[in-house]
Amino acid sequence: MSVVSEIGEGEWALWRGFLTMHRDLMRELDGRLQRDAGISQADYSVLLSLFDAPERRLRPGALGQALGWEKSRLSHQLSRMAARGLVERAECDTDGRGSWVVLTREGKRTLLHSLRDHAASIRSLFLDALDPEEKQVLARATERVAERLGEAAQRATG
Amino acid sequence: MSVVSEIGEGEWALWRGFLTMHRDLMRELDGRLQRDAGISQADYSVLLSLFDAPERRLRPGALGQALGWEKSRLSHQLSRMAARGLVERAECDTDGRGSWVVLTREGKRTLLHSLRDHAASIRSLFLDALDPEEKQVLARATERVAERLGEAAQRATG
DNA sequence: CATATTTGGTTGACACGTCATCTATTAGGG
DNA sequence: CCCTAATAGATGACGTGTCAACCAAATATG
Repeated sequence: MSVVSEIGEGEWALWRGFLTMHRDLMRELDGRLQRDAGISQADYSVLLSLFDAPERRLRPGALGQALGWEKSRLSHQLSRMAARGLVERAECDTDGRGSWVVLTREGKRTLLHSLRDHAASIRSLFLDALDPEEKQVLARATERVAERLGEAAQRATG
Repeated sequence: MSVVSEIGEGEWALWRGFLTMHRDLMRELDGRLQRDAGISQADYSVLLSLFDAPERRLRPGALGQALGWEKSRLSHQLSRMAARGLVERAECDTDGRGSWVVLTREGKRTLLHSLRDHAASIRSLFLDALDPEEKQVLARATERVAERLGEAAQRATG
């Protein structure tokens, strides 16, 4: 792509390929989930986290932590999901400003309906495309990049 | 993450790590671009494509093709960018229903301002985190996944 | 104890992406 | 040539993500 002389042809292709692959993969996964269960990946991950939690409920803070989401994003997401009846907000006895997010019966039903299909999609489109060695390298690579990001964040904050 | 028994612990971690890495990487890149030049990655890629085109102009169709975007997304994006003065729409003489997207002086200025910084970010956060072997494996892995996606799309269409 | 700070969370504005729908033009087939 | 179909693109509605501002309860500090 010509202009960016500091990044070689191969590296540039790698970067473009990485972006494209991720985007297309997410598109496909989102599309399937939407068709099969009428939910997004975001919905799915929230439902799954709640399902795995004791009593099917979590504090927004903990949920955001688990998902790596900003609190504002989570709040919006929960509002939308609550409007669709997938989750409920409940008051928190031990902390007056806090609240609970509770999985509804409908939310549980929806999750269980999509669980196997979604996992199968992840397997067939992503995991099964990689041989064991590639998986290992990829895992290490993602870790390395994550480290870089951590360092960058550190420098920005500290 | 317990429930999904069909996906093993390690594979699940790989998947989660991949998602997290991509998300955090994009967040950081977007944030830097926004701070440095006041544009998003989407803006950036449009500007770059136009800059590399003959006469700094492209038909929306060709641009969408190059970026792998849907026409609707591109149209919205161009409207926003036009409102900010980064691009202009012009009529097309040879095809009455078509149009041109032209890079403005301001758009060019903005792109040039961000070019080196953005490339440097991609290098330091992503490319430099990977050794040559990892790059090679990653390139092949993305290719494989892309193939799967292609096959899936084929089955869906054909 | 009164006040300042931190924490948990929501809200509004705005950028972004997708889908379905729409218009205008061009191309094709009788 | 007329009518139909395909093409180029724009638009509106809606779900999503981020940032900044905000509110209220809780904690810390003088």
